Amino acid sequence: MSHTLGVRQAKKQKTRQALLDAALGLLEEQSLSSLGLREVTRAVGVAPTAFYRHFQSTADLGVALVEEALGSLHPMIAGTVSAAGDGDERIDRAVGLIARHVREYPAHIRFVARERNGGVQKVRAAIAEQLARFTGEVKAELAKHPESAGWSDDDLLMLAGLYVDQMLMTACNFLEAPAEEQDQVARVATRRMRLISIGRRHWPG
Amino acid sequence: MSHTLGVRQAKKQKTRQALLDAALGLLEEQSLSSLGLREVTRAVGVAPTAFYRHFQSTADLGVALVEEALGSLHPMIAGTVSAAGDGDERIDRAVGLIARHVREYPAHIRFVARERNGGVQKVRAAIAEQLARFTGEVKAELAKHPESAGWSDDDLLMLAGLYVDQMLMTACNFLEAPAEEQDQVARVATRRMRLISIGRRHWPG
DNA sequence: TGTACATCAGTGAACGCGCGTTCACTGATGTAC
DNA sequence: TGTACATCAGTGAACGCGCGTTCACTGATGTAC
Repeated sequence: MSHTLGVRQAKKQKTRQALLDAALGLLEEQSLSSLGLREVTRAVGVAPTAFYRHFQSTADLGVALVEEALGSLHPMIAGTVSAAGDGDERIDRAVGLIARHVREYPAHIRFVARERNGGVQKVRAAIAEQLARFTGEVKAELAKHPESAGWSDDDLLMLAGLYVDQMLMTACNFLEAPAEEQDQVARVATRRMRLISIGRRHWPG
Repeated sequence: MSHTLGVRQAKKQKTRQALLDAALGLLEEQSLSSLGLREVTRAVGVAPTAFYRHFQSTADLGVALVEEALGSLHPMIAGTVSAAGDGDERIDRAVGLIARHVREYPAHIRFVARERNGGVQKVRAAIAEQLARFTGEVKAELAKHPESAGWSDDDLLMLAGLYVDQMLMTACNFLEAPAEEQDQVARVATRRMRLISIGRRHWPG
């Protein structure tokens, strides 16, 4: 049986992941710019100095969290856009996927929503870069639809951005709403998407 | 000559405003949950303890900033929606108004965008409340348009929310874009609004 | 108007505390022979 | 396989620093007569 990582490397990865998980938990109730290195190590149960074996600073840890969080978002967005079927059916499915993702990774969504406009420049930049990548992929997916015949690249990118922003905002609304209002959020999100989809069908007016 | 405020009250107001202004300045580069009381008083040039004569905490100051920031946003949104003229003309005018507002109150916009999902619960709640109020007003304005004939209250509210979110996002994009890309932002925002407006015209499909 | 007392915005010293960072260290894991 | 040395993830003490908050205070402004 072959293994790619030595025991030492494996242990290090484990500690690193524990730091990321602890930080994500702490970030449910505060923002990255006020997250202390000692808070994180205390939550994990290691010495404060151990932190430096993995990250230069909490901002650096934040950037790593961006990779993790948007990595999990990726399949969701892809699934949302490429979902087969008629328009309205596709929209229902997309909203359902978003709701499920929020239930599965609430902390990831909260982190991205919070730090997208947060106080840490490097993290903002990392999120913007990842979202731009997503928007590009959504655009490529939209281009395959028959409804996109005759659309310019610019217009497709505009539409893709509108969808991505809408998804993130919907995810955020699911997150903030109490259990009994989840349906309400889903219904409003569905109608927003439907209106956009109607606009798309009649574009450019 | 009559005056409503004594000298003492007037001076107190002045200090309070100085604290708010200094905080807003400091918040361009960090978020509220990491803003220190001493930072603010140092920037104003008063003793740290003077802070307590005006606010219980920085979170409390944040809530006061919400009132100020969204107070300035109010006329912008009203102007944006009620702008007279044909659809496309109205959209151009709305985007222009947003661009102007961002140039005039960049720190207000940044603050609202950042703290809308920020780490301070009381401030998030204050922003949500104000934005809900705005959405209600936009809805009332939309209801006056002839295009809204036959629309249900729920659908009008959905559309109003879409517009408000779009305005805030556009403002945020203006803020982040360098001078030479402002036009690009304006063009994308215009097309997004146009697409939504087309969807509105053909609603419910 | 003048006087005597009350109010209260802002002061400045002091406090205990947790922060980020440094440093020399330990001991388990990895490597070379 | 066994031995001798190198690596390096995590330790723990120590540091200087700025934080939020307390307290008794000062002196300009307000009020009552």
